[in-house]
This record gives sequence, C-alpha cells and structure tokens, in this order.
Amino acid sequence: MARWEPNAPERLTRAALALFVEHGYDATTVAQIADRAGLTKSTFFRHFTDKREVLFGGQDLLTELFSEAIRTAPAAATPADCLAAALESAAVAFTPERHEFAPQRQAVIAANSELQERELLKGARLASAMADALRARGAGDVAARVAGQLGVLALSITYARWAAPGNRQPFAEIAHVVLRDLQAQAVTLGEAASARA
Amino acid sequence: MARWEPNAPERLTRAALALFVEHGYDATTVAQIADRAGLTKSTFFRHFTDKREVLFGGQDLLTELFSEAIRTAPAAATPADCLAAALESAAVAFTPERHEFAPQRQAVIAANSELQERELLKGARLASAMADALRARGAGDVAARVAGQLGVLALSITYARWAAPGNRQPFAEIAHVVLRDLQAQAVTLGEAASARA
DNA sequence: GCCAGTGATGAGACTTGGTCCCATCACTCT
DNA sequence: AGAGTGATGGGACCAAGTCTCATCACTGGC
Repeated sequence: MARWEPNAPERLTRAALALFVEHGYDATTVAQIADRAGLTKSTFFRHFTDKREVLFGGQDLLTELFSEAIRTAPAAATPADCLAAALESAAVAFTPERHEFAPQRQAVIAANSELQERELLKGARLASAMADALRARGAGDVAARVAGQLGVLALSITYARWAAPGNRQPFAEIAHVVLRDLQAQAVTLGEAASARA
Repeated sequence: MARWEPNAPERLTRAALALFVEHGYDATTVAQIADRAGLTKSTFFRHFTDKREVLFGGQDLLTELFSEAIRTAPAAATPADCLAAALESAAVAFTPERHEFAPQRQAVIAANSELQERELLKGARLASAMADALRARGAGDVAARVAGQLGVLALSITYARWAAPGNRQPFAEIAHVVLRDLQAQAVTLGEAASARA
C-alpha cells in the first residue's frame, strides 16, 4: 500500500473538471478543488503550476510525439508527409478514457478566455516544435512555420471532431481526412495568387 | 483646459512600457505603473481590464481594419487577394510613432509567457474575424480557417520584420513580400501531398 | 454668482491566485 | 530503534483584480 492515496494529479484533475462543469471555472476555487480531492491548496500547486494547467496535462507528451515522428520520418518524406506522420503518431494519446471527458473539457475551455489563452500557448509551442523539427530536416524557415501552423490547425480541427459527443470514428481516420482537406485548401489559396502573378 | 491631465490611457501605457523594460514585467506592480503616470491602481483598472492589456491597445482597430478590407474587397477577389488587401489596409495602424516603441514592446512580450498568451489570443480572435469575413463572401469553412490562420502568420512575420530595430522599409512593402513567400510555401506543402495521391 | 448634476478619479476593504517556508507524517533503509 | 526521504499540511505573505463609496473639478441652468 502506498503512503498516501495515489494519483494525486489525476484526482485533482477529475475534481477540477467536475467542479468546473458544475459551477464554472471562475466560480471554482483552487481550495475547493483540493478539498474535493482530499488535498490542500499547497499540494495542488505542487502538482500544477497554475489553476489553468490542471486541464492541460499530457501536452508535453503530445509535443514529444509530434517532434519524434517528424524526426524519424524517412529522409524522402516531404513536410506534408511529416505532418501526416505526426498526426498519426499522436493518435495513441487520444485514448477512449480521454474521449470520455473531452466534451466537458472542451465546453469548459470554450467558456473561459483564460483557458483559451493557455490552449493557444500550448498550440503555439507545439507549432514551434514542429517547425524546429522540420528545419532540422532542411526545410526553409517560412516553409517550416507554415507547416507547423497548419499542423496545429489540423490537430485542432481533428480533436474537435473526435471529441464531439457521439463520435465513434478513430482519431487517425479523422486526422487523415482533415489533413487532405487542409492541404487542398492551402494549394487553392496559393495558386489563386500565383495565377495572378 | 481639461479637468484632469488628459490621455490617461496613453500615459499609463508609456509608464508601463518604461517600467517593464527597466525592471521586467513580473517585477513591475500595477501600483508602480499608476504612480509613474500620476494615477492610482483604481484608475488603471478603469482603463485596462488587465495588467497585460496595457500592451495591447489598438488591437480592436486592427480587427476592424482587417474585417472591413475583406468585406469591401471586389466580388471577384480570391481569398488570397483578400489577405493582401487586409494586410495593406492595416498598414495605417503601424505609424512611425508606434514603430519607435515596437522593439521594446516585442522584447517585453518575448520575455513573458503571460504576455505571449495574450498576444496569441488577440491573434486567434483576428484569425477568427478574418475567417468569418471570408465565409460571408462564400468561402468554405476549412478554406476560411486556413486563410485566417495564414493571414495572422503573415501579420506576425511582417510585424516582426517591421519592428526590427534599424528597419526603414514601410509595413506594406514587407507585407507584400511575406505574403508571396507564404503562399508559395502553402502551394509547395499541398502539392507534395497531392502528387503522392 | 450659486447650485445641482456628471464623470473621472481616489481610497480602501476584500477575495483569490500564487509563492515560500517550515512542521509533520508515513514509510524505508540501515 | 533511529535516521533519512518524500509527499503533504498549514499558514504567512504579496499582488492581481473587484467592488463600493467618497471626492473633486468642471458644466450648465437658474
């Protein structure tokens, strides 16, 4: 038996999400979250740097997966191939268990701009990591940034569809469709300008 | 003569930027900012909802300009044309006076993640507004979002180059070059994928 | 010239996020 | 048994942000 009840971070996360859904993010106090998890404010901040951060666990893992997928892609892979590989490899992070809480999590974030800011920061860091990985493969600066940005956009759209209540389609499948659509739109957008030149 | 010293928001902004440069964002207190501007904490929060917000004045104007430019673009204009028009129309917001403080502002933001979060939120709202304006012209959902995202990326790159100390090139010129580059990269990214299909 | 109204400001109490430091407690290892 | 270790509890403390009420400078009507 462990010294204390195990999985403090997970208990805190569950407690937080429940309270956010029940009373809203702003109306929920860190002390209340800790209370429901059988802990204290001190312990909360030992596991999460922020009140916001309690909703963003596992983001580092995602960055790891994306970077690793791009780094280990075949040498002949284009940036577009890298994006596809990254999205595909990230699918393992979107487990059925996670799917269960995704709609609630999305709703809470959508209702609060502080949380949106945090989500955007995570996205920007992810885009930056992807751009770094692509540059390391020899991609140009702007090309890498465009790809990183579109990769995050693809992730965001894919996640939203995957998290939609009632969805049963696996993450990787949705990602594939989204990515193809996104790339087609990118070509259209660019070609219209080239034609004019 | 006015009842009080005029331009309270501007005085606060200048005081804040000076203190942020001098002691850093975190080490600067709202009370200190207000003091230097000859005001109080209460008054600060009457003009800015946030401590962060003091660095993001005029963002609403930018959104207005972008949306308006897209809305009033000729009916035959493609999304790419709309982006170009939007960037061009935004040039009026980047005055020489503003250029003077841009490098300091950029440095302060770069050193603090709270501020980066706020900047990202502003960017996301801008992208969203552009996407809305494009959808209103009949663009598809994903196409509009891609265009909005790339528009913000273009703005961000353009602003960084324009704000670089020593730069004398006008905003609109930089924007033009950046946008062309961005579109070329978007095509490359998409075509590589199409070729494979 | 006096007086009521108006709008920006000042002052201060109050809540909460977040930091810090130190005590405690449960368990492990020697 | 006793020292060490690591997670926790407790509470002081600071600053952001909210709220309420008083003040003050000027405006306009009388």
